[in-house]
Amino acid sequence: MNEKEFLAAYNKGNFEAPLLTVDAVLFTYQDGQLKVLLVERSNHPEQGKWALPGGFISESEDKTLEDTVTRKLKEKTGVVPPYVEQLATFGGASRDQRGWSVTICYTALIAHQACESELETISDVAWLPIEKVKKMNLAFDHLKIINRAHERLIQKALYSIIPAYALPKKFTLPELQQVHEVIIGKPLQKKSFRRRIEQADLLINTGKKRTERGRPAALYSLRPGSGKHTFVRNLEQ
Amino acid sequence: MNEKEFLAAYNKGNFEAPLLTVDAVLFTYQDGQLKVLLVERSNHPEQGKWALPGGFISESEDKTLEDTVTRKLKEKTGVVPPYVEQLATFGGASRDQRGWSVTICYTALIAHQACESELETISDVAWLPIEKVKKMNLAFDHLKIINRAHERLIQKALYSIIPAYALPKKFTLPELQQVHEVIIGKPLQKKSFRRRIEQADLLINTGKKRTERGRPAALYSLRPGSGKHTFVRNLEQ
DNA sequence: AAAATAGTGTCTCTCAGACACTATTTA
DNA sequence: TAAATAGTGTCTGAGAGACACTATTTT
Repeated sequence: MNEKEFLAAYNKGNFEAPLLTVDAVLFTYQDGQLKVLLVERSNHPEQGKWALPGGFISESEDKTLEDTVTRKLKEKTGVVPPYVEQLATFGGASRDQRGWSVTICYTALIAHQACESELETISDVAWLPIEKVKKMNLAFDHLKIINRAHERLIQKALYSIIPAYALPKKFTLPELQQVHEVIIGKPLQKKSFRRRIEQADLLINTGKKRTERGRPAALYSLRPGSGKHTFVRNLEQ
Repeated sequence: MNEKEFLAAYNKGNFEAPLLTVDAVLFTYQDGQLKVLLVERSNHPEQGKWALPGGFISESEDKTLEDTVTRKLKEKTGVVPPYVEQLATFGGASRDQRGWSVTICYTALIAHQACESELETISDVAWLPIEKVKKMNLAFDHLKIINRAHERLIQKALYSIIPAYALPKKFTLPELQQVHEVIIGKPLQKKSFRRRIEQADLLINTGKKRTERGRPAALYSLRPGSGKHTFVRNLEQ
């Protein structure tokens, strides 16, 4: 049999295969808290429990795995998050009652303002503070996945400005420091924080300022395109 | 319909699903080179091309994804590598001619001595130097996967002693430094290398020495169980 | 003694931590 | 002017880079 004949005779459906889904841990920063987007399951199994947004790959709509995540997140938030990165894949015989299952998980960040209007119209979707989520009884192994995503986000907050994607396009350095502090769970030295950002040249000073109370703060944005988000050295853990 | 009825009626096979495999990039250090284990494909598609070791999840034999990787690697090398870590999952509509496909990839390290006898008896398996592999025409997107694994291994060599798993249980510091240098692709300062290992307290001096030429070198082993493999600061890139 | 290899002493430099200080706004 | 917040100056200490030095083995 040559390759052409082989492919003509091949049928994927002939083989048993684990249940395969794609899920996302979408973070944002709101009201001084790190929040996660959760969806209340409307179907069996685990009906009524809160779960990560996600679903099945659509062989017709999706060309890549990223297409699946962004399609699913757009369904729930109305927009595609500016930062999406693969976290890990979780699989096993017992994580879903339907049998052997695998979920390819992504971490994503977005400014809550970017999807506020959409969220208000969907009743089974909510931003929940991560501290509260950690005490909840979520569907499947989704709490474990969220914990892994949080651990990795903490690491990123220690060596990169990736957390800036949880804020609107323009933000102040004190705001960004707050996001880092909330993610890491402890205060940071203002001077160290600003020094590394200045030296790494990762942000653009837009020249504008924002005044709320006290001295106005300069508004910055991420340097576009460069793809560089990391500092040469970690902050202490 | 309640959950019990739902599960009784549920049949995974009713849904289209991408082809799902698990593959591994298994590295070792041999003859001053970083090498990768490759397998010559005996079946369509991509028959005759070299590919990563891997295969399908067995719902009966495997309880976890790690079970699948280690089972597949044991088939090829006769042993289970001491270091196995998930790398990333690659998927898409066009990476396999059979249709939408997904592969969950792992990085693993092993001492070549640990699997030497087995390898000689299997003709379609070989350790190939990574520099040579990077110029080969491998099956599917396996070259891209190997490149990603190598990039990540370089990072690990800069901030951890994970590369020690590519050596036998006991090794000398000059040997370990050579492995790091080969992975990173540039020489390291002997003093810096030794100082960080001493300060991080990641190795145990076995008290034994190995003499080949010149002054005998102390033999070290990885501190067992601790799970800690990282330094507080990166080496320069 | 010479060659070969293992291992150390020590100076410099960069960058994070700490914390007091100055600057600019509103009330 | 006081309160509030933004932003800076500067000292200390940890640890990497560089490189010359010493130590221990075989031939």
